[in-house]
Amino acid sequence: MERATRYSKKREAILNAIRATDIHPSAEWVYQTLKPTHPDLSLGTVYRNLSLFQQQGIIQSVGVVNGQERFDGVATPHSHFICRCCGAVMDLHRVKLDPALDRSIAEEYGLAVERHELTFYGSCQACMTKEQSKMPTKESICV
Amino acid sequence: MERATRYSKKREAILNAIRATDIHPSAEWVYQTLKPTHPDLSLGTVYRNLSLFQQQGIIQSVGVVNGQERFDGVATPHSHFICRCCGAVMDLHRVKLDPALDRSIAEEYGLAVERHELTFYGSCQACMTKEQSKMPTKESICV
DNA sequence: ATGACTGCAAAGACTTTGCATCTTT
DNA sequence: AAAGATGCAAAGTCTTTGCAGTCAT
Repeated sequence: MERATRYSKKREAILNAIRATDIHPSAEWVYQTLKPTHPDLSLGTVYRNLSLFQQQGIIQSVGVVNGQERFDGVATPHSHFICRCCGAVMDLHRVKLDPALDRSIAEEYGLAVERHELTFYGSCQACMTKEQSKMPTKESICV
Repeated sequence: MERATRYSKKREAILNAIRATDIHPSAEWVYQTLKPTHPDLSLGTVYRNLSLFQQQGIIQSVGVVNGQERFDGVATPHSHFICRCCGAVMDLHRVKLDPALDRSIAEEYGLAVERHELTFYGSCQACMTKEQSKMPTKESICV
């Protein structure tokens, strides 16, 4: 029993918003971004559609950063960098993932492996310079 | 200004609990596990100490699985497998991570890379067999 | 018309935090 | 005694959900 999916202006706008950016937005960001053009948009609708898109496999979750789930409009496998300072998420398209790795792990461990993810953590350039010019008064938010 | 850290029976118990298991527990699991032996333990204390251990670098977060943050008592880099069906997190010690990768990414993208993580997603053995023997009445929780 | 989609607001789930009290040093 | 650590419960965040009204087919 597949549930039918109808057209919806809001849904289209939400998907476009995610695809139009590379910041790997949160639900809240999508909501705030669309609010000016869609004043009657509801946050619940954003969550419901993000969830739907994920099920359809047309977007993917990058994980939870600082308490908020972040999404990627590009569903094909690629690596990410996450800044522990400002929470920025960026694509590392030049880092290739080996699709064959899934199969070899599956065989080695007896698991059903669907996909894998390679994520790097550190400080982005903006936060690096920010750190240097900062006087050491308070402890930084960066770990 | 470093803040001093004193000994505490609860803290010790919490760290031991994490180190004694390989299930990559959540705060709630630690709390429930220690409750019998430490009836006056508070969930807040568990959270506070997990946070402290992370800052000290003696445990690491494996990320948020089904809404709960999961921790790893082993802080040295290694790969993980996460079951999308039951949420199980397991170590893949045989999958080696290349420490040199951090530096090469740092140079290539101009970032300060501290570490990276390789995570596989799929179904664990228990969930695989569970799926097969299940009649297709209700949709499965597994995606 | 029917079934999907949405807004709204309430409810849920997880985590953080303020404050008085108890511990460690 | 001083500074940490904890219990308790309230508050905070983010996300999910029930329901009545709206929209697409």
